[in-house]
Amino acid sequence: MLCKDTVRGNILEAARKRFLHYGYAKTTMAEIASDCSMSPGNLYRYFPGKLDIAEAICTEAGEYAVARLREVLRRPSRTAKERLRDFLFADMKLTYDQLEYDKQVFEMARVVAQERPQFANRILALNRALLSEILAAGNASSEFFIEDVIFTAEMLQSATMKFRYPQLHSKLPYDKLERELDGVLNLLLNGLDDGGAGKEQPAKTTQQSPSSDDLVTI
Amino acid sequence: MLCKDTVRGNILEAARKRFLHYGYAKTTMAEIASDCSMSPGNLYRYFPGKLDIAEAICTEAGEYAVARLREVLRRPSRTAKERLRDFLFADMKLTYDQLEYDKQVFEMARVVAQERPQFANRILALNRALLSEILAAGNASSEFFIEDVIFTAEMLQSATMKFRYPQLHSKLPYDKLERELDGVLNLLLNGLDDGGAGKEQPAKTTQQSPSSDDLVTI
DNA sequence: TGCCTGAATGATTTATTGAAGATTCACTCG
DNA sequence: CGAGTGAATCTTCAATAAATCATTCAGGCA
Repeated sequence: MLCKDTVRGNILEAARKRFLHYGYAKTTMAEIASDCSMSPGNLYRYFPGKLDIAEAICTEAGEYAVARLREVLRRPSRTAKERLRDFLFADMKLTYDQLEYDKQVFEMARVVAQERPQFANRILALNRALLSEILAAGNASSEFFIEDVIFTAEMLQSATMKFRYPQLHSKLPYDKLERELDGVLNLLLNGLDDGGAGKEQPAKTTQQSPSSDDLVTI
Repeated sequence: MLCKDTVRGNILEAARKRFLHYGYAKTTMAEIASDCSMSPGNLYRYFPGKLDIAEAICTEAGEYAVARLREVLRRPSRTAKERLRDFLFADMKLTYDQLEYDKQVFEMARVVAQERPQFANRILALNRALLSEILAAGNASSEFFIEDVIFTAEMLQSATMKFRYPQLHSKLPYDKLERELDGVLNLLLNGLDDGGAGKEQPAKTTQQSPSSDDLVTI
């Protein structure tokens, strides 16, 4: 959160309130300006445009989320695998809740991601850095023997992309998403040789849901 | 391909030509009917509506693709892992080319998938059956020890969803997609213990592309 | 009776246009 | 000057009208 003292921070705060309450499209620059007791024109001294305000807000939110995830990393976890698992589940829950929470957040995220493709990439990169940390720690403790940590983090991210912005990819309810992430993770961690969807993992293995009705509805 | 002798097959053939040439939206029922030398009304004796014609065409195409993939399964491959790899790469290439080929195919697929969510699921299920076959064969040859083949196939499909309808998920060029599928597969096959993105796999490991600029643009 | 027609109907798409809103800029104030 | 204004402009949105098209159905023809 940027401080409310600066003009810029003030604008962001006013805009966030409006965007979250009324939605991005339904908020006008005039309203934001009015909330800040200034004229519309003056907003442009601080931001190139409306979209940039939204992007700044989303970036803040993204960095906040990464900070929250970093806490998960600090939790004393037994193994690197478990840490990885905790991390990915936390990540999924964080974004799922965030986007499910209300439609306005979803709208803003969608618009920004659409109009500013690089934005999503920046957030993904932050996230990937955390993944790399976990892998490196696993290497250090001799649990993993990963040559290219960066590359492997990319691949993990790729395979779990579905679970990162769940609402963008499918219409699965949260419990099915959990089941799927669990299964995919077992595969990623142990490989097929090891019996596939893990027999050793007593952790989250909630393998009830009979069959997947995966909807690709975009 | 259904035969051109039947009225139904005739309609499908005419519609396919129009849809592929002018696009789904730009094709009218009157035009299809005219191509078949019949009245618009008569089309409805053979199909409930326009969308059903498109769905039938897409189903045919999907079944054809699965048939092509089944050929890959018959190819004498050394190991089950290699067969799995061949299968997934072939699948990605098939759909990528198909959708890249021209915008009209893409439009039709998108409309049908959108309006008939169950359609995509049926195709996915066909595909998953092939995956299960591969896994079962791997079990039979003692290369795998997978308890729940069905479930594991689901998870494999889930982790590789990105590569199944690549254009729907990202804007990556084909070579980047190949690199990513390669990396993800190594992880899925061998797990993290094994050194992550595989050192033993001499096959396709083309690990040049410096870094991923993954665009989530939906 | 079974296959088909084509005008009638109603839904959807496209064009048009007026209003609303994003952005700019010449100017003011301290 | 540097921060800010607010009317002017130019773009985008929304509402309406017009046209097109999917679908239906009362009938025709063999």
